[in-house]
Amino acid sequence: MARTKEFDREQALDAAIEVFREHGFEGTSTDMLVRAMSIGRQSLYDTFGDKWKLYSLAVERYAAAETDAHIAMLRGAPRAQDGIRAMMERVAENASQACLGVNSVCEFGQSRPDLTAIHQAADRRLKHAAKQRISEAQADGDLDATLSTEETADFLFANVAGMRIAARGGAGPAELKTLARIALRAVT
Amino acid sequence: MARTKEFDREQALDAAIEVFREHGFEGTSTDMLVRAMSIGRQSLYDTFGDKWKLYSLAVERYAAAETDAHIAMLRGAPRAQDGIRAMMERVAENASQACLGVNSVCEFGQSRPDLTAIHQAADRRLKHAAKQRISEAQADGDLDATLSTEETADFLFANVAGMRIAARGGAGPAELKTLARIALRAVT
DNA sequence: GCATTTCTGGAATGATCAGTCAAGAAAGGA
DNA sequence: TCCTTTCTTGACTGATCATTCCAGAAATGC
Repeated sequence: MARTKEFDREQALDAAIEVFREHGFEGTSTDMLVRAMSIGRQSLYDTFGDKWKLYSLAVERYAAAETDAHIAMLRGAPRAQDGIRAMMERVAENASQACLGVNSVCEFGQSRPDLTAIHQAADRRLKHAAKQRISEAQADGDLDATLSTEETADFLFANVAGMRIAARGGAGPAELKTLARIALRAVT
Repeated sequence: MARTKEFDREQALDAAIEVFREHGFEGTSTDMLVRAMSIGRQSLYDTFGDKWKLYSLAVERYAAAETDAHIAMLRGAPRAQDGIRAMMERVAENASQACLGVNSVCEFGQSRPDLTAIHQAADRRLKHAAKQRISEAQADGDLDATLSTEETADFLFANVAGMRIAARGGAGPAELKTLARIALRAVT
């Protein structure tokens, strides 16, 4: 069996993610995709099925990578509170590019069960890691223990989304850092 | 001059708003619009120009109405802190329907200057009213005076957006109320 | 009843869309 | 060198898109 040319599937998917996060699903045409991915149209359909399957895959991959990055920040400091702060500050620094997760929720709400499942899976995994670290920080006396870990996690994630919308609306890094700081104050 | 049939322009615009806030600009077709607005296709083009002009007008009208509603809550209580809480709680109660402002920012970012101008105008007006009430609440000793009124207002608005994304992602009223409560704690 | 105006509804236009097809170029295995 | 496989390219198909055109219905003023 002759293994030949074979474009880089993951690299193409990353290019698709970049287009989708900027223009959304409806705002992206297959022409935009094949151009950005640097592959032929037929290769796109052979490899990914159709536009919706490619989008789902893009959201799934993005969600997994973003969840990994959040968790890496959470666990990247010895002191739990520092990990939590690092997670929020990373969002402030990276918010100049649109978030595919927020965009996807905003564009489709709860109308596509397969998409909802992807979001929920990523959310569950991130929340699990966050609750551990929050609980730890509460035990350290760094976070308010009168809030449940669930409430604290939900609040921080809502603020991540809020910061990203603020950034999409024009807020700069300084303003975003202030938002992160005040959000952390709320749970301290 | 014979004034005749004349459909209700504002009622039609409200119907368009309802479609746009659920499906976004790209996800809405002119057929969906004429059906929802209960007017002929030609009337739509005669009255509103084209799809983009109608969308801009819808966003503008929605932003004005939403800003009015926020300000009414802010000013609806004798005690400033109660007004601020009422604003946040109203968001928690009404978040089952998508917000056209959040959707519009999310879909287009800063790529359409005319849209950006609409958002900024509404934001400026709301922030002006909010800062007054925040300042008052700080003087009452109900809000933390070490935060600037600007920072506090920005934080509350980011949390409004965050709550709306959370709702779009499936969060129920109870969870939203908790988010509002913790957000208020942050600035207290 | 008649004229005027506005709205409706359907048909048409041309663009763009997602997705398919077919021919050939590129590349590695034998 | 030849075969097999994969990728590219461009043309093609319907469908749908926004928008325009047009003929006629509805409603009001006179």
